[in-house]
Amino acid sequence: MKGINMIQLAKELGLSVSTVSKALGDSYEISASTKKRVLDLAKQYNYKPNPFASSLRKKKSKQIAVIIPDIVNNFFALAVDGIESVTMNKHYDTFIYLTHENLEREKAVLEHLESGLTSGLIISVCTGREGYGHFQQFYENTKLPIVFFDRVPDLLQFPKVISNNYDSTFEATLRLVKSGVNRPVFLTTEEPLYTSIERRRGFQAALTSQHIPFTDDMIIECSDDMDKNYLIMRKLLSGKKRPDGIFASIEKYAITTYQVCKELKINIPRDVKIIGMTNLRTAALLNPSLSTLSQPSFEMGREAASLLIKMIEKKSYSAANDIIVLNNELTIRESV
Amino acid sequence: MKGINMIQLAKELGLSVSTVSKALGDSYEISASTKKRVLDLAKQYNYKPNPFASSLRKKKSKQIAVIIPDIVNNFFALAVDGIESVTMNKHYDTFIYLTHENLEREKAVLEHLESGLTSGLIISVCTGREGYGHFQQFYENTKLPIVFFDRVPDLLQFPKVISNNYDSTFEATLRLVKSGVNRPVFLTTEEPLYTSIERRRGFQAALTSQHIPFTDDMIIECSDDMDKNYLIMRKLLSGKKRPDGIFASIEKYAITTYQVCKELKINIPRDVKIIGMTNLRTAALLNPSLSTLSQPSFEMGREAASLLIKMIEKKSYSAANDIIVLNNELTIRESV
DNA sequence: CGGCACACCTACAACGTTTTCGTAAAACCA
DNA sequence: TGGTTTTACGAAAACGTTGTAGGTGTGCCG
Repeated sequence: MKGINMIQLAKELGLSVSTVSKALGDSYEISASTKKRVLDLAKQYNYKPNPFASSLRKKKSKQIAVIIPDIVNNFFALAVDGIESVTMNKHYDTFIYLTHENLEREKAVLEHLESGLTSGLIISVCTGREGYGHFQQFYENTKLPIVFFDRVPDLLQFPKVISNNYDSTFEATLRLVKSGVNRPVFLTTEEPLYTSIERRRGFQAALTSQHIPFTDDMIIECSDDMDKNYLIMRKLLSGKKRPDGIFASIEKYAITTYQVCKELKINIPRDVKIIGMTNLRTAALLNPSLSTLSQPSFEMGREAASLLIKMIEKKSYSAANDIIVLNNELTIRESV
Repeated sequence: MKGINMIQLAKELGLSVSTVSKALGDSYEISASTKKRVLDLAKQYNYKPNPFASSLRKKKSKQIAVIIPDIVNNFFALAVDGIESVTMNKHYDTFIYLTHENLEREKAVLEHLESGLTSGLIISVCTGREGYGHFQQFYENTKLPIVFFDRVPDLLQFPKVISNNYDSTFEATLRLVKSGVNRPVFLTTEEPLYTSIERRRGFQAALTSQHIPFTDDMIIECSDDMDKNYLIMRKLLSGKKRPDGIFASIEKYAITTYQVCKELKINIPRDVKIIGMTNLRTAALLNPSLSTLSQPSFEMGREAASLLIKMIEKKSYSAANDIIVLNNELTIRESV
């Protein structure tokens, strides 16, 4: 932190500090000629206003926080890409925090942000059985705008950006059944997320619509630990009552499934048909190519960020009950 | 930004603001009993120090910036993961900026950060013909510590974290040749990056060591635009003097290659053998499984962040000439 | 010519910390 | 006991902005 400040600029220009401040802020109180003088000198000295002084005085910052479970996941990476595309445009700075599905970490980040470091939050929650009290607590304490996306809590007071999980999972499941699947399973997270519950409902409804009886053992709870998942999948696919269709509601579950099938020499799609919820660019190149239900990740990030900034900038704008729903895209490839 | 501040705490405790500040800072000037009183009340009121006031006064912040070309790329996503793992640990906040291989954007970010918003930068440069004057300029103006990783400029004054590009590319190319390749090509970026040049040197040296004459047309310059790349690859693989070996020095080039081979019904590895530099988790599941030269991305991120924080915190610590080199890993699969 | 609006600019007090310097009382020492 | 050191605290000045309240001079109008 070197550089020149307003005081020095003012001195050199023979003006007061407030005049310089207003000139830089393009205030109507300042004459065009003075503005030009100020701007010119500021440029000449490569003057940059101190963001800390500014935020302190104005009691707000142009900074937002993004809290997500994982960045090594095409969905979240694309979402961050979308978020950054709008924050960049609106001249906001973007903090990133990764929770790695660790509730304690999520709470710690929230606690940290109670300092008022940022003017708003974009969150995709991590799995965890404890409910969402910490979000409400945070909001109580700070009144800062929050937008949830994809993995959203079932709290009415916050706006959300999601995709049509129910409908698209219904459609995907239907497709599995119509292609001959009788004993499908649904791979989901250990802890119930609102998102996964919607998908699960879609799965279940599709079965019912096709008169396939739904049983609880069709729901397979996977973990965040790839090794554990491996064992779970291996057990599932080694069993005698092996499923003949799999809907993987999380990107990495689909990958593990492929690995296990390859090892156990289970033929896809003959022995088992698979659809994965993923945004992997390599889905079409897998062996066999993976049918996907992909989310409009980039757009979801973009929508979330746009909404958040709207909330930050228009005090009046109450987006409390806003729920933006975007459409997933089903792409059937060789795996079905 | 609501919450309580030091002044109110001090008032309630019947102490001065400075005493409270020192107590919270665990200063030796304050008695144990007073410290306890202060800490207790601070906790009770959920007091959080205002980071802007603090940064303003101290003239430094616990914030760093990460500037990378792309986040939808397993390498960079993993690197960010590694970076975040250490910034989290050291209680730093991490800004993220994506340049999308756009030099203007890179310059704009740097210019923006001249405000002193962050205490240090971690950068992987974007391609561009203009050289690295903007980094030097930034450093001149701010004197802020910068660590480059992976895509590093050839500027001596900055520390870098890279992987053994020369050696590992040498090894990979050797492997291609030993498995029967006679006319290999090397897919690289349009603009010469230090990193790609190293890889290219390794490629060339390996050929020479095997008495295969190197010709300029073995170097294929790809773009950041996937559509353009597609055309380039299509042309390359449709030609009569089609290469029988490909080393893709960027993740997405390998993917495009697979797509084109699939379309042109070119058999991998019979017609053409491929090794890609990538950290894709799905490499083993591609059809056929892709041989990879993968970088220790997470570790590179971790090393870069550790080094940066060391530079920030120890004023004396001059890491100017530090170059940390980590090892890439060659994994041969069906594509060779 | 008095009154008033208006354009333009300045002084100064915030914003919430940290840090330097000062000092009263307690503790120590010869 | 008188002096010095140590301990524990406080007053006040930063840090660099922004916004409010005020002030001055000019032009305009009746």
